[in-house]
Amino acid sequence: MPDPAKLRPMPHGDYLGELAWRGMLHQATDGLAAHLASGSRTGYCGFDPTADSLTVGNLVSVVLLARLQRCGHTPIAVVGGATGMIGDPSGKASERTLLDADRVQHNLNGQKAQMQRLLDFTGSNAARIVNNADWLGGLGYIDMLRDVGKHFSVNQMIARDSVSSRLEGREQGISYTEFSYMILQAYDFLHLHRAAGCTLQVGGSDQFGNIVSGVDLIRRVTGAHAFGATAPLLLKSDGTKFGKSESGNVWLSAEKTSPYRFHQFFLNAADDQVGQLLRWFTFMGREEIEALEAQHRTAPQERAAQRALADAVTDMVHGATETAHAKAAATALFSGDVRSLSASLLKDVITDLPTTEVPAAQLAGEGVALLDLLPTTSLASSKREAREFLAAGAVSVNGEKAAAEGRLQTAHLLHGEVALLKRGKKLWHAVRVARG
RNA sequence: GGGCGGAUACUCAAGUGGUCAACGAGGACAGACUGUAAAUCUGUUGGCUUAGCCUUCGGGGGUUCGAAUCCCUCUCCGCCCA
Repeated sequence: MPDPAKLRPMPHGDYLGELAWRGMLHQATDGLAAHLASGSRTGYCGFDPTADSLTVGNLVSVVLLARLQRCGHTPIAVVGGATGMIGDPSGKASERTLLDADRVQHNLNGQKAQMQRLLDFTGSNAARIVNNADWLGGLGYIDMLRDVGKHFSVNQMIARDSVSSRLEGREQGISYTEFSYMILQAYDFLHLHRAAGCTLQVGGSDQFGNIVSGVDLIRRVTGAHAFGATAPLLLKSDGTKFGKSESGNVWLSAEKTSPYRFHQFFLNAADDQVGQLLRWFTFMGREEIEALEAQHRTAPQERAAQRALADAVTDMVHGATETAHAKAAATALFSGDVRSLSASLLKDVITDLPTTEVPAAQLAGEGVALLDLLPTTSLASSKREAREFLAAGAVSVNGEKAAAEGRLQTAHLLHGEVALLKRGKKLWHAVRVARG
């Protein structure tokens, strides 16, 4: 549940100023600062329903809306139920596969639940989540061409980076469908402007073109001024995309990425990036963040900044209970002796770890060879790989390095129930005795 | 439509009849060091019942004791001529 104290609006706070000091402001259209200062406004951001969960990359957009709300404005999250069936060509090298309606609805529900943790849906500037299929779905093609299409110049459209890059490469082309995407997104903005008085669209810097299209469309159709602002692209220190870990995307859904791994992801933030991540993903104030950075400079090995970051973000996404679990698990797995864990703590730890069940009979007597056991866990994908890890001394049982010919036996079970296997430095897997 | 060149493992890229599961680089994984870091050094990187065996060099067919390497054909890509 969202902590009400955290979400309390700060009436007419300086949104752009807030984004600027946090390094989250890339571009803003002219006049936006004055527009926001002169009243409580409504702004939106779009989300693609490509999966039933958001990722830490999408989290940036949610945070943009959350900050808007805390400055006293009203956020709208637009889930692209209709546009998601088309696919945004921005930043995509090739045509995207289309999603069917059921899939989109399912994904939309999943994302909505996650946004509800970060946005306040009560009060005078309550957040809203809407699906653009609700208005785009019923739109006739002829009506669209007549009312909207005539305001778009194809000359300008093909000059767009997202389009021209696809026109140049002969093999990758762009379909008419994808080409139309920017019109639909611009229409979203127009619709929200008319239906909800929305005057602002925010997003990642790759969306600036689409945002400006909407601003133009609103001006041409209604004569009114609308605005846009974008955040820079978030990259890792090495210049690659942020939000991927070795095991793939980092999701907000506990089923896809356990709270423990989510917490670990932020705990492992690079030294030179942790300050930026604190600014982007937490609601800590400037002094607090600068104090953490100072502390981190003095004693980087303490990783106080990483800890604060991981705790704050995990708390924001998964709640206090899950955060406590993740921290307890991390402490136990990395700085404690797992053999001395209490039964209840052990139970907490393994809820967040991949787990395999093994019949008690297999562990009795001689037990089972690790070489045979590992391929059945998440730690090795084949017996050959297991052999390699064992030979390299990469595997340990309950924190103790295992021999190449090691076996797992009943005696290894902690509290008669679970053994904790580890491959490498931080990949854990629990083996539990199957009951009955 | 005609001519030429190309397609090799996660990526780039060697290899032009046997010593090739295939040089090298990057990436990834592991070990040492460390802060659950970075940098560095070392090792591994098709699969398996691992002193061995099996399946890979765009697809299919052929030559040969033996093919990623030679021939035919198909597909796709690039360049040139119409």
